[in-house]
Amino acid sequence: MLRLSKLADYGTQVMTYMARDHVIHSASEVAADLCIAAPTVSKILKMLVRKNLVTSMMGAKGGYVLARHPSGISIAEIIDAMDGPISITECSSNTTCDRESSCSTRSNWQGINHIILDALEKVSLAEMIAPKPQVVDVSAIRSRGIQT
Amino acid sequence: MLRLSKLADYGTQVMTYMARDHVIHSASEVAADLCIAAPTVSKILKMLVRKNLVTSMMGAKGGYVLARHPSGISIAEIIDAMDGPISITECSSNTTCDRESSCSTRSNWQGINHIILDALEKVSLAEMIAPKPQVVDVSAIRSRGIQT
DNA sequence: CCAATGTAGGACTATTATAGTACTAGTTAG
DNA sequence: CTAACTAGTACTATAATAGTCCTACATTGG
Repeated sequence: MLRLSKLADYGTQVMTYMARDHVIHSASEVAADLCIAAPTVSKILKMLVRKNLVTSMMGAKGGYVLARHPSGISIAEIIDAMDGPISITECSSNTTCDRESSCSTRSNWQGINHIILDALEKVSLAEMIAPKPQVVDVSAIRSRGIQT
Repeated sequence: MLRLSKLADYGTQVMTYMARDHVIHSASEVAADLCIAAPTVSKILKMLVRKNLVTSMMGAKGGYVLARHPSGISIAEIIDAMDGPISITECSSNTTCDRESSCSTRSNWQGINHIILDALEKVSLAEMIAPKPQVVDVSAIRSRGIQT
């Protein structure tokens, strides 16, 4: 469905939550405020740490903080942290049947994929918190179009 | 993973296959040429018929033909036919927990979703068949950017 | 130094979505 | 009338994903 995984959705929620104030938050605190199961939040935060989007403080009074400023973190990074590299098609070259059919379309898919990735990279966390966002100027893109 | 479903992938393959020549094709013929299981192709074609992307001819010597010119069919339509409406997030309003967290980000998601949908709508089947595609001018979009 | 609190990391399970299959009915050409 | 094909629906199996649990480790505070 060209849909984001739930984990990625949660991930952005967690990140936007943390972007609001640069205070340290425990996993359970985030879970309670966001109404997501605590272990799940914990898991998500661990994944985010691994990708250096969030820094962790161990021990009592420990918790998580955003590793960078919200303006320096893109949605694409978050999704990537949760779901791995963003790619619409598999194109895993297990083409047992290398007829002319599929391969000619692959490059087009890649182009489309690129656009999407580009859009995701341009949106930062900081823009995500903004209540009424200027964030995406769709019409500008639309007017230019894709076909030549 | 923000990935296209396999069915949608097959769907575009089938459509591009049919876009090559405006001849009538039986489901089994398409299946054989594309190396996709015959019943699956059959299923896909039926879905495409339902969305008026393909016309079917019943009876002996029957088969399927593209309903419109390839230039008038967008990738978005095909994906929509296979997977239903394209939407990144669920946002299905089952927000048992309507904290300030999630809802402020929804509008941004919708913006992003719009860009993706737009990109998909701009690519036609005709462009998909073109061997070395001019199809997407990514750089043009990139130079304009998304943030204000 | 010890206990409490919280993260790190992995393995595991259950649920859901999806792909793919099979079968029956209906339609048209010859 | 019969053969060849699509229409439609219901079913099954597989894989991806969400979510849980458990053990080990680090830090703060008494």
